[in-house]
Amino acid sequence: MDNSDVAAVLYEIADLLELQGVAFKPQAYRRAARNIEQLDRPLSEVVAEGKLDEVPGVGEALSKKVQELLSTGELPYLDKLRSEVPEGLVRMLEVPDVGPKTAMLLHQELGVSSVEELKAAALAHRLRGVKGLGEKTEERILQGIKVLESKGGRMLLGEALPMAEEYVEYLKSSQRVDRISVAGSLRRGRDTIGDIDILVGDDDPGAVIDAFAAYPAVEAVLVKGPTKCSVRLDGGTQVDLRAVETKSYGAALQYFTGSKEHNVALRRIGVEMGLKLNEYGLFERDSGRMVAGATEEEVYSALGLAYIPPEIRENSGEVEAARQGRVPELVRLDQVKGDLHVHTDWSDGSDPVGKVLSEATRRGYEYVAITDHSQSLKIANGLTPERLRRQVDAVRKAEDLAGGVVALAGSEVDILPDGSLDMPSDVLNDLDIVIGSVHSRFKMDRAEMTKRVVAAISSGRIDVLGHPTGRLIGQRGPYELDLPTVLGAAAEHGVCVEVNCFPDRLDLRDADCRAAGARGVRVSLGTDSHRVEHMGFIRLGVITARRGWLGPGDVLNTLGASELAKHLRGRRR
DNA sequence: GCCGTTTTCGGCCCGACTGTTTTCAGTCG
Repeated sequence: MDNSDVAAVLYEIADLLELQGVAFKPQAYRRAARNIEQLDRPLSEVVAEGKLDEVPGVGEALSKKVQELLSTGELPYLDKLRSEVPEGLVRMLEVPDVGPKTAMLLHQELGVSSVEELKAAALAHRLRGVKGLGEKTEERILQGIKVLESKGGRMLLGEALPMAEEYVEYLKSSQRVDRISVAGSLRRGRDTIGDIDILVGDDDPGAVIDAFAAYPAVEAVLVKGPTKCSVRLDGGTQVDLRAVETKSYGAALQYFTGSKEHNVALRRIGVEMGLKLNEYGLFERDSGRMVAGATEEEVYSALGLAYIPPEIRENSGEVEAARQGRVPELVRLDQVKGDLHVHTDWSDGSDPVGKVLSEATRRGYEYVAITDHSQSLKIANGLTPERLRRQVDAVRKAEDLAGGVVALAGSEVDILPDGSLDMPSDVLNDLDIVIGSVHSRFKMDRAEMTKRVVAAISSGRIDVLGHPTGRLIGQRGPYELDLPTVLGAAAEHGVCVEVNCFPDRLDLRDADCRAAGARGVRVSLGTDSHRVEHMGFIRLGVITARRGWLGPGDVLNTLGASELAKHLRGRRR
């Protein structure tokens, strides 16, 4: 039972308590769950050191429950709650406009206890007979269930980001507007996004709100008032717009960027200082005088905090850091000097080497690594040793023609099930960079898989461990791997771990980046491009690294071409 | 259930919008 399993149990308890109408406890359970989720080491380790109650939000009662859960894998308290609340009711909370009160009411009045039964009841017009509910609520709930069924789940950061930027561009070009920004989890750069939030700062926002609702891709307007509008786009994505006066823009941007937990922490600080923080500004509680609000910087400063970049606003230590002026410098896109993982038409990519080099030049890169697959990945037309030798020559020639950009001849070599590499050592030694990746036998048990990966790291033949956990967001979880052990080996052998920038990978993920940074393991940003358009994914990797608190010094490809060459050559001896 | 530079008890962030109401509860972010 790992940290996320424990957190899942606590989240479920929170939902069940909420359905029962219990006040405050749900928040307490969720807070503890979140903090456990974000720990950078296994809970069992924390327990062994007797430091469980040092986790914020975990007190006496929760500490006992968590320990019981860890040692027995069971929790009678959860079983008791489950027996009191029908299973499907928790799922019903996912339906828009159905909260704990409504779910319980429907259960008691109509005997509804699942989303399916709720849908049937709504179709039979039985909801409108319940006291407090009417025709419109019934219709909204039905619509909500349909959206839930069709869309199911969250959107990738890499999908949501361009969608939101296009919306913002449309608003900017169709209406005069003082300030506008994406907010919410999208601005924080989470790897998946529930819905898109846009904030407008303008003293007369009526026209912008009308334009927002009139966006061509809008399928339905869900809510529309003088300061707020929500729409659903074709395809089911919900987009929320909020408008505030320009003088409140900074406070509102802070507020709507979140996270919720980060905001609560900030308000607590405000309360201690006799201040009130809301989306309109920071105010003296007694006099009501506005202290800050036009910019985010101003708000943080007035709370006695250093500015906190959006990506790390998760209430996982950043507020304390800001209080002590220890907010880390985070890596920026403009510091990345090249892409270290690109495929070409030699294996399963679709563009030739020359086109990749042109794109690298266009992006202002100093270098780009050509890293095609090795032969065991037959489905991807992986390269045999002979073909790889020929490709190296081709890459050198293309570099001569490219006029300036350095082409690193490399390989994404398979780490075979026994931990050996899918390419002879003498061939690897002639390359400029080697990424080792697992592409087969994902279902090994934890000990085996860890041994396999550590063997590759310890071989001295790879520079980078590619997409280290193998997850595909929304499709496949990470393979069983003892990441702390792997990071330990990487630190020992000077091997970098990749942040694969492909939208459905983002692997390492944010929290693992932080763990890597804490152990002094450098990360390597690679887009895993299979066509040159994919090279734009690099920014997703930068965002992920930032969410992992990584600075320029933690990222291999902030090195200039000559420093990088020196680093890599040093490993070749 | 947690937590403490007003508190070891009594708080727990705050506001917009909607629907079904005759003044507000529920949901959402």
